[in-house]
Amino acid sequence: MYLHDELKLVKCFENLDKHELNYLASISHKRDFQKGEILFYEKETPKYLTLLIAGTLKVYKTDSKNNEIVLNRFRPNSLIAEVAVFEGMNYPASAVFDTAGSVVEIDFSKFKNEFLTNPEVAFNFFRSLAKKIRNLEDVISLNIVLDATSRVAKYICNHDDALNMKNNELAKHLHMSPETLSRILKKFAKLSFLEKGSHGYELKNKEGLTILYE
Amino acid sequence: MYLHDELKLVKCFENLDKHELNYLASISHKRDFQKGEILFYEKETPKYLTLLIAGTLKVYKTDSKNNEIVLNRFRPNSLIAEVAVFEGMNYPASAVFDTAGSVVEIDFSKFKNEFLTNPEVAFNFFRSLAKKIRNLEDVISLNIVLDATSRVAKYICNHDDALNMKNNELAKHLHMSPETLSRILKKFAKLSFLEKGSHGYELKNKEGLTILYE
DNA sequence: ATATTAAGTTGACATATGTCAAGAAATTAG
DNA sequence: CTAATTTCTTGACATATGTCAACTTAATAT
Repeated sequence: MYLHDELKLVKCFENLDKHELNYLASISHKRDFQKGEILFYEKETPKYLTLLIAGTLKVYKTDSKNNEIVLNRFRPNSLIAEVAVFEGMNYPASAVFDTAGSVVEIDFSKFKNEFLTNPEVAFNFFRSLAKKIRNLEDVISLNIVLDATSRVAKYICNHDDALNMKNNELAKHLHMSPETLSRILKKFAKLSFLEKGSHGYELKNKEGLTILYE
Repeated sequence: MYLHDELKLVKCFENLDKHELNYLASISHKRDFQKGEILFYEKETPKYLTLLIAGTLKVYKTDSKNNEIVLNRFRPNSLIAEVAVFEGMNYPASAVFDTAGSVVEIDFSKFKNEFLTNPEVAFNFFRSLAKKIRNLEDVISLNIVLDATSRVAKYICNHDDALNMKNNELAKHLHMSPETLSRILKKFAKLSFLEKGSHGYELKNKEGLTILYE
């Protein structure tokens, strides 16, 4: 598929006309990545505005004990770290592909002149920024405001896939050790909020869990 | 002072012409607050786009143990919680005046139609959102990524006023107990990074402190 | 089906930080 | 300057969560 056709599929650009899309394609190039490849490291300087068009990208920081703190997992059609590009700062976190994927890298200064003055595009840019703010606020709520038990409760209630994940994976998402998670899940089972089925736990009483974090 | 004159002083609106300012003033009203008064509580629904024009506003969340987590301290000429207004969501945190102050409340839907299509204003709106994202990232770095010691070190290096604050206040900023802070400062004095003067500690070796959090 | 490997669980213990209480130091008031 | 009040410091202890190691269970391969 041609780059301008791929760009057309991106929500942010759906209202651009053919001419604009061609121009956008002319200041962009596509790059493909394998699972596990790094898109950028914290503190590097962004060279382009980056748009994820395929795969899942994990953005994370590493704490003093080498634990990963996942700030975001991006799905396709997301702008990545646009604040850093916009403000001319370095990447505040690192990004790695969770699956194989692709990005489009766009020459930002040209993009800014040509497209950010377009209210449609600007509006979508707002939406993208707003979404990130909400996400960061969630990260803060989850990791600072709540203790481990409430954190697990909230995550299970808000993510249908939580109980299908491997315990290990879920613990990473929740930024706690697998042992702690295991103990909390056991406690929830004892309280009949969960029940241990043949393939992991099943949700039995969402109400009960909700009370724990509200 | 008339409202449109006050609005003119706001960076975001400095390039609006007289006519536009008058219109903006017509869809706005000013409200004054005493120190300690609440501007809004978490989970309330925003009614207006809010612009702080005087005083200091503290935005905070409360954790399960009733500790305050300060997300932001706004100075004049800041848009407040514009994401919540923009996205039609409830306030994600509470806001209280640290000093006496004033805000201008703007009818958002009219503002959006009339001004957000103006590239100048939109650009400043971006800047405001970008600044908030950076701030939230800092909150995360400070509170999740770093341990107490690194947190104190970083805060002292990045905030010249840190050592002039009351220990109590500083501890709140750093989201730790005054006792823990006291112990860490003592440790820094022992390492000769700080020295205890007649009025609290003085910074002696910034380099040394920097190493602790980088 | 059995062997092998990976994942989850459990208990014992370690660690960081919070909590409480008493006393010391500093600030403010009289 | 002394008394009163507030803030700071210190030690003892509490608590949440992490770490390690042994064991159990589940998944996968032969």
